[in-house]
Amino acid sequence: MHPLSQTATIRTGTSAPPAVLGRPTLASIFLGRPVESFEAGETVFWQGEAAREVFELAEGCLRLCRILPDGRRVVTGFIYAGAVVGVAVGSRHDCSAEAVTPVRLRRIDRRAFHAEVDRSDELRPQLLAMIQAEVSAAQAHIIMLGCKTAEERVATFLVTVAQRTGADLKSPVQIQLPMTRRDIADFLGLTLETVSRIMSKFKRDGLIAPVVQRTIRLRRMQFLQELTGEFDEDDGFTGCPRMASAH
Amino acid sequence: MHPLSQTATIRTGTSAPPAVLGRPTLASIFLGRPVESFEAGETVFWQGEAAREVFELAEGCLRLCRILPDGRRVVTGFIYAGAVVGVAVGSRHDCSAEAVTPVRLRRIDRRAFHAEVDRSDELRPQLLAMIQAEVSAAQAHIIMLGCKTAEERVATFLVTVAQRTGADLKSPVQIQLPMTRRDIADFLGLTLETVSRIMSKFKRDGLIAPVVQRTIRLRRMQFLQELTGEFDEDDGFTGCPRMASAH
DNA sequence: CGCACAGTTGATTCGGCTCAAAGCCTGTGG
DNA sequence: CCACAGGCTTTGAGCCGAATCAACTGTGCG
Repeated sequence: MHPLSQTATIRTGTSAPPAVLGRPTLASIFLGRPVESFEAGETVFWQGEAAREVFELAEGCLRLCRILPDGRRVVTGFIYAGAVVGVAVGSRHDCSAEAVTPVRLRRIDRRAFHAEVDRSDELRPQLLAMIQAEVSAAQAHIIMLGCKTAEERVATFLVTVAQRTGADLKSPVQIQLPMTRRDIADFLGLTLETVSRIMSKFKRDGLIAPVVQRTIRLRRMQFLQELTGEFDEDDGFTGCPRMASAH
Repeated sequence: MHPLSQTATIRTGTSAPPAVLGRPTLASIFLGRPVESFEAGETVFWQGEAAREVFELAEGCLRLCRILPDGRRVVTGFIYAGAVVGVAVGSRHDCSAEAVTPVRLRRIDRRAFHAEVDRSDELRPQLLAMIQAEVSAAQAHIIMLGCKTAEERVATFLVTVAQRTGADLKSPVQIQLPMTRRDIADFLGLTLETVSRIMSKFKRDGLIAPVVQRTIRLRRMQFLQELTGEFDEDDGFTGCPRMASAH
């Protein structure tokens, strides 16, 4: 029902026999733990707080943000249903996690989580892979902030969200943007006005079309991907790991 | 002899009995492997190349950089002696590693490395801690690129390098900057001219003083830390994990 | 209805980029 | 030993992309 719950959400009643008999996943560690709900705007954990627990987002969308002493804010990432948060941090959270939409999640003690992972030959590589994906996303973010123009950043953001849906990126994709312009701006290192202006320009140019509030349709994916600045005519979108190879 | 080999460099002749009998570390996995040398400017591994091996930097300094199709460059990080590189990546390197100074390193097959770590109850948490530090550094980089001014970025860079030396940050610190202005600029998301101008300004203001070529002395650490934008008068430098706590 | 909040759009400003020209080391060869 | 070349750095002048400041338009919601 909620927006952005398109990815594989683990829906398991406490009574239903969990998938523990099948292949264990990181998410399965949270089975049996009570589900908590947060209203949009509520904070799940705070920057600077001791990182005693890890969380599994069952439904909704979180923003991870960090505030500088003088009030400047950076959104370091958006978290969607199915993801596990709070693993790759030290003893304290370096950012706050705030609910963008109504959120449902489970939590478990960090030590217990790590003990469980450490015990399983199947889970250990999964954890590593998860953290690698996190590093990879951070890297991509650094590239964006380090050298892309405002237009390229917005295009990159839209394409990234579209990729997350798993849809075929050749044809038009419909995406949800539950976060505000300010959230997007703080994620992209821009102002909300600049984000708004560029979205308007993309609409004028027929690249995107509003569907309903906070839902848009990406109409010309190919062109959008070229606008990200990472598109090479010969080899296509060279997102994170792939690269223009020597012919 | 080489600059920037201030951190604990693992110096072990192949004949000397390695520290394997003591507590194993990630670095000890590389003991016995042959040491390779690279000239300044040479590339250790390439962006897009299959990531088949991990590396332990014994001496010197590497820059990790990523090139966009149109030639823009981002330096995602500098690696110093003692560090292990190439672990937290997927199947392909998402950036190249180039020698800033003459470099000496050891390499080992990724699978072998991971097998070794996976086998040891002591090494597994060390690997996790290492990757967490990497995530933390990436986060700090994102903050910097996301909302800091040019002056704050340069100050942050200088303070970060100073922290790495492990010196007491109250008193003046002497640091090596083996990389070029362009490297620093590409790391900070600025142009080399801007970096140069700001360094000149810091010199004029008595914050830093040149010692010899590529070596400077940070004379007023407190003030430099305030310039980073992460300094809070009450609680001091709120670098990565710590945070202004509720009193 | 009226308030609060998100988003859009316009006018103006400014920080950092671009372009250009010297300075400065380091190495090299006569 | 000096002259010269090439790369790195510094400094200046002008410009531009995005920020800032400000007004206005939806869009829920009590």
